[in-house]
Amino acid sequence: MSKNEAKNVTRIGPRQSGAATIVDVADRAGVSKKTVSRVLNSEPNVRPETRDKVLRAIDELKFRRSRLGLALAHSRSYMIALVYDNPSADFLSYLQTGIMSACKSRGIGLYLHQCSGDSPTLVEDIAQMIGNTAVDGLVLPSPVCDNEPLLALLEEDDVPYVCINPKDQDHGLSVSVNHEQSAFELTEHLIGLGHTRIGFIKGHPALGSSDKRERGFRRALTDHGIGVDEALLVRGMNDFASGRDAAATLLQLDDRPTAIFANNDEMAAGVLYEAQSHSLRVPEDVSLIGFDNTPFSQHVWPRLTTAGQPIAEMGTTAAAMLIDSFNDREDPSEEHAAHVVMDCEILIRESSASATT
Amino acid sequence: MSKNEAKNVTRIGPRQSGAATIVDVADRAGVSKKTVSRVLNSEPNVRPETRDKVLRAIDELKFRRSRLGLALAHSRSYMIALVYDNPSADFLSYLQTGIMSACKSRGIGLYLHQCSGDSPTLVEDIAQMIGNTAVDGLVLPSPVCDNEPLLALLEEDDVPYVCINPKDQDHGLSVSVNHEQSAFELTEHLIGLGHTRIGFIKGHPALGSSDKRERGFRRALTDHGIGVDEALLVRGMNDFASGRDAAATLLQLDDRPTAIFANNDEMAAGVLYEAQSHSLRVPEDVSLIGFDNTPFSQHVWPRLTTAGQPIAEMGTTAAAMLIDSFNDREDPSEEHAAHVVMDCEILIRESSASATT
DNA sequence: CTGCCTGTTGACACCGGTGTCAATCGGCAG
DNA sequence: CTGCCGATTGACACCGGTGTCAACAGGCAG
Repeated sequence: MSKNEAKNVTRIGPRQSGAATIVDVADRAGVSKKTVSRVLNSEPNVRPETRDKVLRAIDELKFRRSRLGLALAHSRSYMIALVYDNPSADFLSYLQTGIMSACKSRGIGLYLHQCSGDSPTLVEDIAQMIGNTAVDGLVLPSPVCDNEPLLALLEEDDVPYVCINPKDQDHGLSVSVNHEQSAFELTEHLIGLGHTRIGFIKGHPALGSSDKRERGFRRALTDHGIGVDEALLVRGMNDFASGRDAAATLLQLDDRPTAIFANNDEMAAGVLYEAQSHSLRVPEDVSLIGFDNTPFSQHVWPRLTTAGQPIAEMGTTAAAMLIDSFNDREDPSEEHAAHVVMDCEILIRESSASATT
Repeated sequence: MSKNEAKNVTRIGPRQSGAATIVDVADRAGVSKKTVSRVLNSEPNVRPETRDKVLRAIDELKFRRSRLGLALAHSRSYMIALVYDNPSADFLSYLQTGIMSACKSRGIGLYLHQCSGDSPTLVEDIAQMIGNTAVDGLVLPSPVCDNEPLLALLEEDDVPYVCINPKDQDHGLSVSVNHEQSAFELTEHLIGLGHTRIGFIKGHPALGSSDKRERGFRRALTDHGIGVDEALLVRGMNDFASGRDAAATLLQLDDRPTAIFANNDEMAAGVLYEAQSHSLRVPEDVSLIGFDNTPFSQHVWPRLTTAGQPIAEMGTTAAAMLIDSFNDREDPSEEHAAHVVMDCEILIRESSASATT
């Protein structure tokens, strides 16, 4: 015992500055570092009496295990990174909240990395980030998760990751929303109101959700025996300006559509703006629906009919899947579902009404 | 030399899995760890020839310095934390972008911590986070930066931090915007349009910006010899619903105000909604101005007159001040400005027009 | 030729934890 | 009484870097 004390006491007192370390606790309790470590990790085969001594010392010194030492010892950082590229502010904000909720309950930290999809060094930057921080895994919201070279790198280096709304569920883990089905239902809603000439503003081509929503739109028309008039499908870029442009195109057609389905709420906002500035009333003259349930869609008059993704829940699920996946590597008891698909909430509001024709 | 090789070669080859370490580089270059470290840190007194050998080895092995070892050696994590509590999604998103830009150029990482202001364990949670992660500093957007117990803890433990839009500039570093002046100018704009009965929807009492904006509003009226009618000042909570409620109160007054100044755009959105659903036209019947220049304010018709904070720039400046402050501790050559105040951009748009009375 | 100084380099300890293995102790069967 | 076994505990190396100090070389003044 005295030998041990002499060994461990490399400093006098509970350290001049900063927090107490495991050595301080060991000294205080009169045991070795390793025994403290055993108590910290709830390992078996520690005499209750010893455990109590250690716990008391931990309490007295207000000791807190440093993640740095832990990380170094395990070559794990106990952090995951959220790597994003220009999502909408609302999406990002809710997603972060969801991810952090899963992280918090698992003692994992969240690291942030923003990238720009058009940067030629995107993959290299991320590789560098991973090397630097030793993050344990990545959360990749669309469209980052559709970057093939990046995924190839991650597979090669065996870095766990989870995709959110990927184009295809070919890789690793993923959490998505049923874009096609929701678009189908929104379209059916319009059809049910008597609309047959429905304009559609396509989404940004880089996003997997765009194609899926369009597919749902087309399928609803076809299923109800309504021919798809390609002149009513216009390209948009998911932003306000392109929504306005697309609306301008659609609204000046001789045979104007009686309803417009915009691929997202921001473009729907553009449509609404364009309509109102040309004295067209929504929904009396044109019904309008969006997608995403952004705050905007609830704050304008008329409020937008739209579909909302359970963004926070998706974040929580994704982070939980990711963290559990590498925690279970040591204990490969059960495989988790690799691909989760959630439903959107369809929100019928004032911007869609019966066709007046 | 051979002695050194025998010493450093504890593993055979460039390591079975994972990235190369400093030892691998040392072996490859036939030098000691320390010499590699010297090259990595651009220390003087390394022979050019040796430096080249090391650089070549680094290149060949694709070596990247791990932040973990670095962190442990220095008891610094080379990360800063963004600690936030319920800011608006837009504010958060822009702020993050700004912060990351400053971080990236300084080789610092960004860690995320969300807290809820009403949690009794808020301070303890943050203390724990700091202990765990050893973050080098904190960015505290309002209202977290007005939490006195938290600031006391940080001062005591000597944790660097920077406040964004704090109530008072009493502590540490801060970056703010000139709320009072901007509110003053917006109010003057209304007065210039002939408005004298101007409703004001106060902001959330927990936010420092609320009081300041109200002060600017009052000062503008007083300066122009217009008495402040307290009946026209209504409490709001910075959200859509409270904006609607406040508007309902103001618009049903016998002597209705001809203009309304909402403390932020989201409440202005509520006012607009309430007005439109009562067939009141903006700006013909009521002029309306907000504050924040959210996307909403540009996407509705009429677009909102408002003031925009340079959020990303504030984030960049704040993070830069913070990082430079603890980097300069070793080299205390110059003190940085402790408190930076920026100007808002006043944006006159269609929601404000001449008083028709 | 000697002594000193400077430039260059490496051995070693350290940061704060964990994993490995051996030592010690007590109880119990032979 | 001896030997074995499991429970408990500690010494030590290790993770990937950096700081300290000493060793060693070569150049130059005395």
